[in-house]
Amino acid sequence: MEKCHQSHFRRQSVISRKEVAKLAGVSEATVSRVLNNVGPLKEETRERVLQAAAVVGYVPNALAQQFARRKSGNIGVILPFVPKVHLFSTYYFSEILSGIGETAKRCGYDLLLIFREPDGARDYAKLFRTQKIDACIVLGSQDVPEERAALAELKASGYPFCLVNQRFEEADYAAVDADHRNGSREAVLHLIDRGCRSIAFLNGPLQYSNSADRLEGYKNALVEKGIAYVSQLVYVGNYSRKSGYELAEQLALQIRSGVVDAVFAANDRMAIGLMQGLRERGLEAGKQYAMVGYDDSDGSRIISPRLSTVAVPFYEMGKLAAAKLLDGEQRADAVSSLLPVQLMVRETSGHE
Amino acid sequence: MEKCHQSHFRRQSVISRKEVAKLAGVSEATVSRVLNNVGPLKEETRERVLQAAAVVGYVPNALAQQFARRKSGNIGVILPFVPKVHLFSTYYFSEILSGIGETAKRCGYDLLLIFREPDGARDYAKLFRTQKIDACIVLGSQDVPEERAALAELKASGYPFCLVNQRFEEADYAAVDADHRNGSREAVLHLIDRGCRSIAFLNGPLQYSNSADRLEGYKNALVEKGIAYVSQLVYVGNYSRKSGYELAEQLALQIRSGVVDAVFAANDRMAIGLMQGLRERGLEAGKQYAMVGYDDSDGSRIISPRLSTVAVPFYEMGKLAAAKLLDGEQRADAVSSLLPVQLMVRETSGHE
DNA sequence: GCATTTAATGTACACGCGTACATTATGTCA
DNA sequence: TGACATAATGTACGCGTGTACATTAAATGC
Repeated sequence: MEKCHQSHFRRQSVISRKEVAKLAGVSEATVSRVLNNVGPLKEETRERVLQAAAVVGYVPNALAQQFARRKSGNIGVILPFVPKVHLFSTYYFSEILSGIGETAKRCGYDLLLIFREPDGARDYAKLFRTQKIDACIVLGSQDVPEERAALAELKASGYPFCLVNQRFEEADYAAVDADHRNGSREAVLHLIDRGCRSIAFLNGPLQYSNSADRLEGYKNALVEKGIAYVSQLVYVGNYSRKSGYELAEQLALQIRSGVVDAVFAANDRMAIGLMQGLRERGLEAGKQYAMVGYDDSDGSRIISPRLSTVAVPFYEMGKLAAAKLLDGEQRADAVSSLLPVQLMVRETSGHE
Repeated sequence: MEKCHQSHFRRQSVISRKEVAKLAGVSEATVSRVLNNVGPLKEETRERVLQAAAVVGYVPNALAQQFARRKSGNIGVILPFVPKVHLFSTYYFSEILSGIGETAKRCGYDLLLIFREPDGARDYAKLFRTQKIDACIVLGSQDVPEERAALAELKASGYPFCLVNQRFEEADYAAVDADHRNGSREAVLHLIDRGCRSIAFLNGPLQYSNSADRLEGYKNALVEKGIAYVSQLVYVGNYSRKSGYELAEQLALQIRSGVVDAVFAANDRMAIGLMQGLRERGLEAGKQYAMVGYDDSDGSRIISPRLSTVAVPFYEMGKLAAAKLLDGEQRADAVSSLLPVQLMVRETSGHE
């Protein structure tokens, strides 16, 4: 992994506020005041300066501004580096990113993309110490020791950050999450309403608070309907399609023997993989068993039969996460937010 | 759309190289030299400085560095702002982004994400004039007047930039593209090999050079095999699933009447939409007609029957685009690159 | 009309780093 | 040992902005 030359971009001869000041016949400070709209200003002066700026084509140097203000104007977005590995729904990230971008732009901030190192080195705090970012949003966070340490350091140093789709129980980090507990509950209630009585649950790894929430919702729904929770009916995949596919053999037996009549999967990818595996064994979702996924991904609408699933407002989550960091003071109620999700009933759990 | 307060992040009292210099008993310049590894240095001094830096916990201020170097160290990535509108494959973007990120990190650059304004205002050059970015990569570019103007300005001002997946014929902009001409040709040749003789082509809008390339490849394949090109067999969607779906009615008639026995679609999304529409009319891909898509998206493997398609090395394209800008001098052969694509034969065009 | 406030602008400097140039230490060769 | 090249370090300043403080112009009150 060779490093490459760093500095082959030419240094342009920019025009600074000095030129503007000279042309407008005022001091540099006045130019600065006009452009930043600060202090009392004579209207005539303002116009003269603005016109002069337009004439010479002045554009403030963002680097100098950042330096002088001791603020980068950047909000860091930390995300997992997973090329070729479709562990996460890419839909998920692009929606969240768009949401963040929307708020950031409104508040005059830029987005600095930071890919998390694969090897667990996550010195998020350094990004703040170097002043590269003023705040940050952490996507795809997991409850693992390195992550906990990194976040604890951020918190301890008072750096503003916000988690999306992950919470840490004992730590009151700012976070934006969707109500997966209720989403899962509703999904399972829906299956029960459809007449299913032994519902398997294909969950993801528990280092995602997401997964734990879903498990809880699953249990709650069962209890609510007086159905016993059976831990043998809970399977764990890794949110990939493959991990769903690989569980097909096992589940096919359960379905055939009548031990299982429905599956609730913690995301669409696993649901789809499982459906494909079961189909290869002659079992069709919506016929021999019912299925509900999670995320309302593109795939859920593409696949046949169309997958019932739970829609998550990713875009809004991104918007809200950024707003938490950028929009004024953080109110108490805004530390942690839970956005509603929506059950989408389609063919895999529809009426027979 | 209310603006929000800008500056509620506290100003930290950082420690600068001054403290390091004092502790190490050297001048600030020497500290700087050690950290930048420039000029002749006594080994003992270097160690003393590094140790002092470690003791006081010194971290260079990136904003000051950028200002002094007149370089932001950022590479801008411009992409379309399309929340909720799945016009582009999100897979496409996340792969390219990962690729860019990989190279950028290797070269010590950060990624500044810039969403293109929906309303056509695209002052890319301003990003350079303000020094926010040192180079940029343009994704999802289209051949429309505002875009041409924006790119021409970049070129005229000598700002380094690179297009991905789009070329402008008369302008020799740096670009990384996949060989869609050949990809399309091979897809169509494959269909012909499978016995198809009247192959419809569902293309995208021609303001993407992509689309034009594919059309050319389509034509070439036909000519090569002595099949007449019939312009009535070319349809135009907008790369969305919906646009494919909506063409189903029309194509169902053509297929039933024997005017069409295969469809080549310019991307998977349209192919999938079309397949779904045709299925609703009793026509199955791989049976009554053959189908080949483009992109090798997740959906192509999810859908049933599995969609034959053309795989595009998005990740590598991102890597290469960044390398063109960051890796040393741009060689002549590197102005425009064409990466190979690969036909993936699956069920929609397999043997009967 | 003068004292006093307030508006408007100018002056001066800090921000933290990179680096050109000056200076001093350390050789090297005759 | 002296002349000289080179290594190692120090000094001084620029980068372009924001802004505290000083200064001057205008407005207000009596």
